[in-house]
Amino acid sequence: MNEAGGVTTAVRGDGEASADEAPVRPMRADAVRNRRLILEAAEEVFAAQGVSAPIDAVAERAGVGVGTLYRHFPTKEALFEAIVLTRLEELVAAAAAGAERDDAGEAFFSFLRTFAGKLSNKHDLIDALGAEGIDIKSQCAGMAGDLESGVETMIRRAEAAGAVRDGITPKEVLGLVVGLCQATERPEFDGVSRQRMVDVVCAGLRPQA
Amino acid sequence: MNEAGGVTTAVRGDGEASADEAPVRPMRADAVRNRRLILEAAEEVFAAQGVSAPIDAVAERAGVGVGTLYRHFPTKEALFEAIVLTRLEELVAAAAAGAERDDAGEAFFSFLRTFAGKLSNKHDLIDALGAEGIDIKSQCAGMAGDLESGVETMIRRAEAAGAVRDGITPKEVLGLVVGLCQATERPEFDGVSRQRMVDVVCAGLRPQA
DNA sequence: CACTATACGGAACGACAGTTCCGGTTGTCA
DNA sequence: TGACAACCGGAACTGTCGTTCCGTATAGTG
Repeated sequence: MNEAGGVTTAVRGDGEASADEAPVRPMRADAVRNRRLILEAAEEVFAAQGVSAPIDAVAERAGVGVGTLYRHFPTKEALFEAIVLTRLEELVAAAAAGAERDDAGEAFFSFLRTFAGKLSNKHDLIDALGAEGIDIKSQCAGMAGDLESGVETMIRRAEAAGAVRDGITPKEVLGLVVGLCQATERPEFDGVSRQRMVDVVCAGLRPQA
Repeated sequence: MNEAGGVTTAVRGDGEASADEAPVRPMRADAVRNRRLILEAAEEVFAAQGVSAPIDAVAERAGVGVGTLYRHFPTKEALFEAIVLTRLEELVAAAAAGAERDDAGEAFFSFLRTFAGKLSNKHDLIDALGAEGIDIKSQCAGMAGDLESGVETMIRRAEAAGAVRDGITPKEVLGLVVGLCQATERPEFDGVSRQRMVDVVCAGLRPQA
């Protein structure tokens, strides 16, 4: 329902350790601190409760008022995307790394398990990747594209190595793993069950007799 | 002693098949008609939109007011359960039938495909079976138990026949298929993709080398 | 230390969904 | 046909959630 920029005011000098100096405009110290508190809180709350978590819960956990939260992120969705984007970046990096490895087959399946592991207890990511009917927005779309590219490379190479069944697409693989994780997250399953369910999907992706 | 029934007023003479003859009191003709209209509407609306569909949408589609709807079902959840229960019954029947077949392996996988097919476009069922954290209530719980029993029988027999991997539990199988369908329902997949994704899960359930 | 742009907090607003209530309608039976 | 109980419709109530507004507090500066 809006354009969704991602971040509002001139972000800057966020204490993220990087040395990126943009001489736009300095941010007040308390603002910087609160921004980080909000992001940390959102990370936890969204991970635990998914997109549907009330924004007040995030504000409360961060120890700020909702007004402050909206000063930093124009919309709930913007905040959610900021979190998801970070998570997606990790996955894209993992996919890119896997696409470089020599042992294509092992690289692919190892990535899948990493992927499933990263989704574990991250309801936000699962919600974002599993959003039915609703397209992932803005920057997330690009990230999702990057993720698919990485996976595609791994698939092609693993296929060539005879380690993966023919014809499967990255979208299908990602969809399967996301669906798997939605199932896997249910409280009725213990670690053993989860492991076995991941095994089932991995086994199904191997070349078929 | 008359609360948590699921149905409000003295239902009667509805095609329930059971022999429970309660000479309580007959239902007025228009009430019977409306009740069926509501159920039919709910079936369509919930299938298309899942649990989250507004109750007004059901009332409107049925051509009745919300008041009427609430006269027949004390709560949205009660109506939802009524729909899901019907759907679950079909699945239980299919599972029971499969448990009888001689070709245990084929019976199991054939059931799985039927299962996946029945979940197709039935967001209500997917929501109900995939409800995270929220337990399926009342009669649905019993039905879900019956479903598991049927699946368990099929699994054991298929295992004995060497057609299914060892150690898998009915809960895991059902979880996998529900997760699969959550993925499969996304609009980005066409029939070919869906088929392939079902194949992947089925293949993964076969005995592993 | 005073001053101001910046930032903060949280009450208030509007949208939406589930549920209740009650005046009016209608099927049913004598 | 008349009368009553069952039934209907939908406005109104309640609670939740996202978002806005504005008076107050404070970091940064001269």
